Amino acid sequence: MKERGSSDPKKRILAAAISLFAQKGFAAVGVREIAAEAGVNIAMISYYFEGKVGILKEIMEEFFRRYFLVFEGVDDESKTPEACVRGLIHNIVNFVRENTELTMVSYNELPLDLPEIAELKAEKIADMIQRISGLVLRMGLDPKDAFLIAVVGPSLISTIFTNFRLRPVMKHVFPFKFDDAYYERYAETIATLFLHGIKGLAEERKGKKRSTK
Amino acid sequence: MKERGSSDPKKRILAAAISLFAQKGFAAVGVREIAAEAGVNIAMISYYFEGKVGILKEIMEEFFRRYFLVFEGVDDESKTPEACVRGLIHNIVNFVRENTELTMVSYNELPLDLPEIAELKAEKIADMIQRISGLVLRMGLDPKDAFLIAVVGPSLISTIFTNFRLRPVMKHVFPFKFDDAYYERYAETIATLFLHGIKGLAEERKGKKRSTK
DNA sequence: CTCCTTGACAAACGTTTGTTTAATTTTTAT
DNA sequence: ATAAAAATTAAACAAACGTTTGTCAAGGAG
Repeated sequence: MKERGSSDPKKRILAAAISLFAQKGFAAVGVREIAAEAGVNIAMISYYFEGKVGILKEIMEEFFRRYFLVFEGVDDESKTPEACVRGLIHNIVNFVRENTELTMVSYNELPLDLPEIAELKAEKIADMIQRISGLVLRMGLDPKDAFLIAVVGPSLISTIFTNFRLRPVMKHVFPFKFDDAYYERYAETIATLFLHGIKGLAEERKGKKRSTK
Repeated sequence: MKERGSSDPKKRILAAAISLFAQKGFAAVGVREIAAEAGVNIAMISYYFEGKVGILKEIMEEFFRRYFLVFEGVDDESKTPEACVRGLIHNIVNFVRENTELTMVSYNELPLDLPEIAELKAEKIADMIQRISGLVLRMGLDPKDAFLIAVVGPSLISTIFTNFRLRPVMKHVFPFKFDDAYYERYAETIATLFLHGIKGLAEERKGKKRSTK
């Protein structure tokens, strides 16, 4: 059908699957549809990926591989923690912007309990939390306080991801132009939102500690 | 199979479908599975709902019907806007807690572009934004500033909903007991997070306005 | 040349999909 | 009591599902 760019059939299947899964969801897409979109014979899917879920598995692995790079060296101690958080948020927004479909597939199918990927997910997420614990400490929160980490972290991530996830719906509600300026302002806005929010939580924590002494 | 509580077959189908859709997603659940779970003949689904998507449609309508009640009288001018926001957040958390599966189905299938429900969603969301615009104004933001509304609102909602949505994954990462105390602390925490965040955005806005004068 | 692996294909596999049909029971109204 | 309406059933429908089969062409190694 579309005959996606690369001549490597495996890459073409992957690209087609990412696009279709992002649009309709994993379960709603058939292997025939993927094969047609990739301009490839159906049998090639089982040949290269050992079945349909094999594609999803590779997609999620690729997602985490790229996603982890965003957190690389994010806790730069030569900068203020506020600047680090702002930089991190910009990086995440840009990452999702440049890998929208890949991110949407991975994020949408996260809750899906395919035993073949269930283990992968928890491991990767735990890993990710570890990476930002240093920055969390410098922001005035206790990195040992799993509760706050479990609230603020997913809140930030879900905020950004959902902004892309609900794009089709939001386009009918808000008349924005989603250009460079939009994403710049968007990143700045949620950075302000969360920086002030985290500061508020840190202050509350200090207040509690003092009062229990 | 399970023969859900009610004797009304339509209600039993609805209950079974909500449970199954919440677990596996709309596309991954077959009508036979729903019928079996509801203890009902397959043909009853087309008879009562005119097909599988008819069930989803009724589910989403029921969700919005209940969800709107949460925003009823939320902008109580006898209370401070901060107290209103805190109350609203508590109400939303409690609502999702008491309607978890219904909410998860509606939220998960939101991006899905079934033309039969596409119109419904945008309308309902626009309606919802209208309802909180008064409160937004009292919090120091400009309700005409669609951008901030479009950022803060969905951020708060996605934060809460995602907390429930990723529960299966998070259970493998964080060892919490999700009891009354957890939800109480959770609501208080994100209330603090967003109240300070919104205050930060409001201050920034004031600063900008002053500087452009 | 022969041998063997790899890549690609059409075709068919047995299941399962959502929906419909026609017959039958149950309920309601007259 | 009888007729009409509503509820429920088993069975069948074509279509689509994910996977596998057997075959054939191409290419490198010995």
